[in-house]
Amino acid sequence: MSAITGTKSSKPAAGSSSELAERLLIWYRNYRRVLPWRGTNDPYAVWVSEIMLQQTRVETVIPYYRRWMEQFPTLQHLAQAEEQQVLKAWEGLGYYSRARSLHRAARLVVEKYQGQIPASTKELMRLPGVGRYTAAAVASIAFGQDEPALDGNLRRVAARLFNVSLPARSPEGEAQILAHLRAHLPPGQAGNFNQALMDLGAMICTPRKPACGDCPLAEWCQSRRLGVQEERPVLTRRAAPPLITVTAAVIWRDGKVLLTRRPANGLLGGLWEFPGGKQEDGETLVECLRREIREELGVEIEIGEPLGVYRHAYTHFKVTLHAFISRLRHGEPQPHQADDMAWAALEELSRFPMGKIDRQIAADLLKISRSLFPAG
DNA sequence: AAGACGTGGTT
DNA sequence: TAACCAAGTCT
Repeated sequence: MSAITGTKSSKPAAGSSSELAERLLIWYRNYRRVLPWRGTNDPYAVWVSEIMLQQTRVETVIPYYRRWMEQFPTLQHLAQAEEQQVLKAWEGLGYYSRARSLHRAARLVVEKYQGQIPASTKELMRLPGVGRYTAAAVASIAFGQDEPALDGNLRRVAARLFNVSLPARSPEGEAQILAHLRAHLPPGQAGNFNQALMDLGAMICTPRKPACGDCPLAEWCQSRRLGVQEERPVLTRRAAPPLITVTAAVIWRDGKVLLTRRPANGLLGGLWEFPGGKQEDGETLVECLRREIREELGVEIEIGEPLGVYRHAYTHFKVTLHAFISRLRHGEPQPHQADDMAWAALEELSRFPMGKIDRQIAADLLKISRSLFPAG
């Protein structure tokens, strides 16, 4: 068969590792990336790294991972931490439900599993924030279980290697890819196999212009043989994100500013922000802000100088935020539509976990205050 | 099942 | 620039 097609057989003998897998593991021994979470099998460390790495670049994760393991070196440390502390450590990483879930899961493992992280994918998947990929990664890397992981890298590499023409993110495409991976999984080496494919995807089999000339698996690659490697994986397009306009108020009183805490679930859940909200049709910015503050806090405000205009792109929409310096006119604010509320001095702002835009507003306030009062 | 859910880098 | 994407999960 290989003589006819020009590629090697993709079918390994049952129960043994394929030639492809052996070649991949040799490449991995020689070229694997040195990363802070490698070189340990500590299930907690592996777990933390896998959660942080979800939809997030390795270079972004590294400093967060180091700080995290310093601050929460064990499962017990994490379980005992306050949620605000956990969110603060996560600030800037995005997808904040990951931090909240990890924290909840740590408490659950301490209370219900005697502090022992489960080893099977089935049990791992019961933990909040642990899905199919993470369960397979932890089970294979930390516990040596024969589980194929399927992430963005593996999806792309496998779609090319086995020339999968179904949409790679569809249930059918993923099932096909997983079947191929499972067929090549070297028994007892799944952790290395999974990580090798991730490294290959990151360094060789990249999204654009894959370096096929340097690929240890080139002779097995079916899409390369057909010259369609750049058309794999088959992707589906997404709709353009809507644009929304929002306002926010920096409400001053006695040298402090008012912060509210976002509801636990949803966008930026549990993070603090300067109160405000989305502009509705036919509404001016000032009308919008007055209404939002009335609804959220039950008070009337006097809107002063604009502080700045902030633009930010989230995954599924883009926002332009107009921030205004404001003061209270009537009433004492209550967190009607927020989980909590706090008056914070400028020096305290850094303690509150915030998303990107609100952190930028806070930074601008500090900057302005320092220029007005250089002595402090 | 399709859309919500952050941020930063690249093209 | 706008679009795409990077070690996914949840509803």
